Amino acid sequence: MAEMSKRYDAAAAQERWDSFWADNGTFTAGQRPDAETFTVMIPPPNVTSILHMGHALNGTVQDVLVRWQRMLGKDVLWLPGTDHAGIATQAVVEKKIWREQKKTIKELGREAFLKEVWDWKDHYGNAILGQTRALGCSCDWTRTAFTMDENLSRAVRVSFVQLWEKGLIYRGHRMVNWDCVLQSAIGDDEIEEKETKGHLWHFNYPLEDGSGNMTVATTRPETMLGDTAVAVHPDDERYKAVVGKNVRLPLMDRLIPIIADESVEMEFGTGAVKVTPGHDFADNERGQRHSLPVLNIMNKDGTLNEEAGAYAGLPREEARKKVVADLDAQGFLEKVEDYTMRLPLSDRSKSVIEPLVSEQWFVKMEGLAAPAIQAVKDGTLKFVPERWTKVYLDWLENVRDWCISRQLWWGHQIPVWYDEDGVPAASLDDLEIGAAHPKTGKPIVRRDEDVLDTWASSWLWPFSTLGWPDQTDDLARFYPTQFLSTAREIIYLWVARMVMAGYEFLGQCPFDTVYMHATVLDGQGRRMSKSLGNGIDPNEMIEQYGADAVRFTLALLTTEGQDVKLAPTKFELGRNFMNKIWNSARFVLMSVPEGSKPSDGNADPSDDLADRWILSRLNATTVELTASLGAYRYHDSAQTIYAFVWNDFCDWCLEASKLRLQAGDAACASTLLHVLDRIVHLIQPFAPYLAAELAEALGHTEPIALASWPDAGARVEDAEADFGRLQETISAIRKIRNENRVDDKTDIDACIKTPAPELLVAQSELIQRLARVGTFTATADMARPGLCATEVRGSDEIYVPLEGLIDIGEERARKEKELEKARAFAASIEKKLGNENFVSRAKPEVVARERERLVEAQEKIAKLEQALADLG
RNA sequence: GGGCGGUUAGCUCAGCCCGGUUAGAGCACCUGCUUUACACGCAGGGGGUCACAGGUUCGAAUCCUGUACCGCCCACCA
Repeated sequence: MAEMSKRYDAAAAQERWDSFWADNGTFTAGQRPDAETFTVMIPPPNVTSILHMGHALNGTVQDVLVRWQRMLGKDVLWLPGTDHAGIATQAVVEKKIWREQKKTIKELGREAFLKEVWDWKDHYGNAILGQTRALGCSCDWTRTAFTMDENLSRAVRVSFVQLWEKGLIYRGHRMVNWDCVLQSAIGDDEIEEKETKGHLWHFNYPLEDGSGNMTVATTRPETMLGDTAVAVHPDDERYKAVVGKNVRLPLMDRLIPIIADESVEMEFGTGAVKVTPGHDFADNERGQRHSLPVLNIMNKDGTLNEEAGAYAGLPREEARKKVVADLDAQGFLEKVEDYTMRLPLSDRSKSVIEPLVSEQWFVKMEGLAAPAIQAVKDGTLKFVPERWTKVYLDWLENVRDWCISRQLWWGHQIPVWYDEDGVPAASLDDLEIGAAHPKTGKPIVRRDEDVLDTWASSWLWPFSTLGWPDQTDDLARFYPTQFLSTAREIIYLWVARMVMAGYEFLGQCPFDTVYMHATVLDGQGRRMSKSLGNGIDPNEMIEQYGADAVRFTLALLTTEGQDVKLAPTKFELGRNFMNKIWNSARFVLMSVPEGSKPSDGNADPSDDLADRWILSRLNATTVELTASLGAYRYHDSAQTIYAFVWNDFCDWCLEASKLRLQAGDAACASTLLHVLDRIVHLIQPFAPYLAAELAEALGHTEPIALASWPDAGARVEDAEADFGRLQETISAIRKIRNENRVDDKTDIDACIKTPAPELLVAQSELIQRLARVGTFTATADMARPGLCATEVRGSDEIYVPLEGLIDIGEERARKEKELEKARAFAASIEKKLGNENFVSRAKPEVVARERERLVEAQEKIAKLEQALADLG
């Protein structure tokens, strides 16, 4: 084989294997027609920009699982793709056009604008898929999807028409979040709330009968122009007498009623609230309960309309000033307080959201929610970690109708046409202008200009990507999927809706398990954002540390907690580990005799202690790793393999092998090859590039990614116990050398007084090598050989003669400290055992164990006391 | 206002569900090391009254109650 370099060259490995996998279609699904399937749909990233670290983490979470399942023999489909992200993408492209051409999109025109967006989509969509590949994600690239692909668009249209025909889609005047800059309704998810210092104005509305005033408080004075009532709490003694009376609305000179409604907080402000059903969500609901008229005083661009009388035409900010000034001038202003409130801002345009009643399309949700609720209740759908189930249920159980129309250009245009009377019809095929309306027969005059909310395509993702509405082979074979990993922010927006769509259109839950991955934060625990400039670019990290290192590090940091705090230097851990594995392989491959073959492991066990021990540890590791992967415990999985490779294999097994390899021990070579081969299998889900390189070096001709996950044999208890004793002995001798600052060039000897010398005598060569001692002896009646340092390990006493090398004072101090600890420990056990309740109530095996430990501790104390006495 | 998470070594975090070795890891720190795989390394070491207060228990980092602080989510205090 070619000589391996001293360092793992991640970049070279990535380049080789990325194209190898692509060229060979290694991850194309359907190659195991007789096997069980395992399907994962990637949460399609928005084509707004390139991927961030959260995507890299999610990619790792999915790929580790997917690669493991593939090794378990499944026919795996991991389907990649991207989302057109309607409003978000339109907003970024709109900004770009303004920046570069100083044109609004209206000036540019719909067609030219859409061409710009498609260009943007091509660029970022490709970048995203490229990044996903660069991370090593084993997606089926032949099935890559985009939410506005022709077949996915058809799925959207079919789903719309089906819901329409069931009567689940309706057009309504409903209150929506209105973005006055984008001039579109926007979803709840497209809003961010910002703490803002404002004012709370108190106004006096005079009672019609002249008997006094109702004082109301508001943060938005201009809306008073649209007031249609004043509300108080029905139990509020202060106002019981006035409920039912009217007040005269200042400035507008209208009479409006005083109503009683339980939604009013008596303690807040004056306990009386002005009701503006046209411009406030809460007031809108109050208005509905009391059949109040809805007055809309605002145009779509945020200026006031003719309903605002004298204020018509003013932008809302100016109207506010003028209303306050006029009320003040006319003596209606009671007082102004400073007030901090949460102002809703549009994510995209940063303008203040205006609750506005407008005509929109809605989907009735209640019926759709029922099976989605049932799915978690009967265990069809599981959340990991489980606590997110509650979040999901809380939303579904209080679900509101879904406003699905958006006044945008980028997206799926609503498939609704109107006749000359404005009667709508939904249609699978485009209707020509002038064609007959399918219901009324009158000529079609226009198509609805709006597009659908972006989630109206993503909620179909688990099956539209497989060809639905056609009954394709892929759909039959790969739906439903098994696993979804996503961010908790979109439990409602996406996860819940996918479940609803799955039941509605296919009668099946779209996935078994929803895994909520951690949120990636910066080193200080802040969210990564462009404005803070604290993002860590996964591309840069891959370039600097390698994809395997990035993946392994992310897997290790992925615990079930809420967040992952990440600093770039964390990836050193992964890089160092990859390099460690690489070098361990390099050592094995350069050290084993030509023509060595791996052993059969458990089937053909070597009788050497080190071999039996490492096999036992390998088996234990395989069992643990398999269990933690099955439980989606990424941290544990990564930790398990890290500890095995580094501590067991490298620190002990390889070091112990050096002696035997020099002696040309064939069993040793075979064992090392076997263990290394297993490590390559076990690390493959985490570090696919490294695994591919090493598998090749080990002579595999088939891709390791398609190999079988190893079966674990049994543990070998006696080998673990015996080798453990050797490790203790060797560490003890090393400790003596280090503590007494005896350099490596100075020879030391070691002798051990032990009731069971056989093992140590048999392994004395190994002890000599690893502990760097010259003469080594072990007998049952060993006498302390003059002035020496002592370590106690169980029943063994380890003596290292240090005449002339030892600082007796320091050694005494160390032993005294140790003795003190041992005495304290023994005392604590004695106390426990002296407790009648403990002895009678604790489990017998716990009590027995404590008795043993006490004997051990007392033995240790005696030995330490003797050692101290012998130090003189 | 409601809900959820967190508080363990200087730092970042495991462990807690299912109570029982003298609470672990990585980084950082200290000592020593061109040991022929790896300094992205090796050997050894120091460092924690497990946020606080109660309770349950023979026994609590682990279970229960409360408090404080940090973070997230939901909600119609205008």
